Amino acid sequence: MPTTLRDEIRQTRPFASPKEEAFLSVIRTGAQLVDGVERLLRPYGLSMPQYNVLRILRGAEPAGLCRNEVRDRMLTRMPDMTRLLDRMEAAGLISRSRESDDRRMVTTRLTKEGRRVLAELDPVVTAEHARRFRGLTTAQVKALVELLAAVRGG
Amino acid sequence: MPTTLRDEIRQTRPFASPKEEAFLSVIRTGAQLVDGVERLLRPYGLSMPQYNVLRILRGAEPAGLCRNEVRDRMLTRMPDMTRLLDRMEAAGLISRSRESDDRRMVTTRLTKEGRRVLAELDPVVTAEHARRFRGLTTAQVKALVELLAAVRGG
DNA sequence: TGCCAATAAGTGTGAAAACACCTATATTCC
DNA sequence: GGAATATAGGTGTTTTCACACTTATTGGCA
Repeated sequence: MPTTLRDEIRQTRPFASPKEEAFLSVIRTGAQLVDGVERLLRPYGLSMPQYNVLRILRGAEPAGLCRNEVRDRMLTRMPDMTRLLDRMEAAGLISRSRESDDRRMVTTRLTKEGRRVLAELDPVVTAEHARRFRGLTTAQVKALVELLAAVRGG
Repeated sequence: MPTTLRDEIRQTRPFASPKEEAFLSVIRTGAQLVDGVERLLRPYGLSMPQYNVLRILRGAEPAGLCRNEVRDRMLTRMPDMTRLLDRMEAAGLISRSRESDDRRMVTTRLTKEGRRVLAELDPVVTAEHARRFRGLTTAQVKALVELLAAVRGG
């Protein structure tokens, strides 16, 4: 059952325009999706950005990626990548080594433990995706993806 | 020109499912919209949550709202409302007073300055909305709102 | 009436984010 | 070859977030 944003945020007046409503809807929905995943990640001591890093690094196996490359692939802007990776390294989820012939670069990779945690989370997160979108048909999900791409492209 | 999420985050492999892609698309688009507005707010020393509070309080004039009511209307979860309001009070944007017959409640209202800043920002933010959604027809914007409502409702 | 749960707000404390600045290595191009 | 520039990564510091805990006031009800 779709809820209107106006009800959810108890807004008494109508939105200034459909664009404003869409703007706020995207932000609120995104925040809600993040909250849902973070609730799942919490038992593992992971934040959403950390989980995002794990997934990015899995997609880049076995070569690994340098810090800036990881940063550029993040879902959200992340200006302090160094210390995010520091924490993940301290937690044993990733490893870093200066091994390239360009000695400025530090290659980041998943550790065995990072891979294990990620594998354990896969079904949980997939189920969360399914739960969130169960009210939409596949065609609707695809339409949503198209519309959001247009927003980002615009 | 709509961009695909896979290109944007340089993902080499296809998404596990349309739902996963939609999930990530909502989050990324939301973050991008927030970043855009925060860039506009920066000259005013405002964060997105602070701006959100200002708008909520304007919608509740002249009665004002208690802390929890503001919190519940926020676009994103905000567990430390007290200190967010502390900062805004220190910045002269809002006022707080314990005035209800229920002496637990503290009523929060816009100050003149808060109203002024908000009015100054209105056209800027409206232009940003227009810019972001210029690639979509009104029908598409409305369809997007509907789809997102279904995601939140599901 | 008086106890107890519920509600509103605030506090203490540590973690994380944000921003500007700094260092080391590579590349360009004269 | 070497100065200037660009790029990769890291550091210092402040602000903000997040969570658990505490205090004050109210309402319910035995």
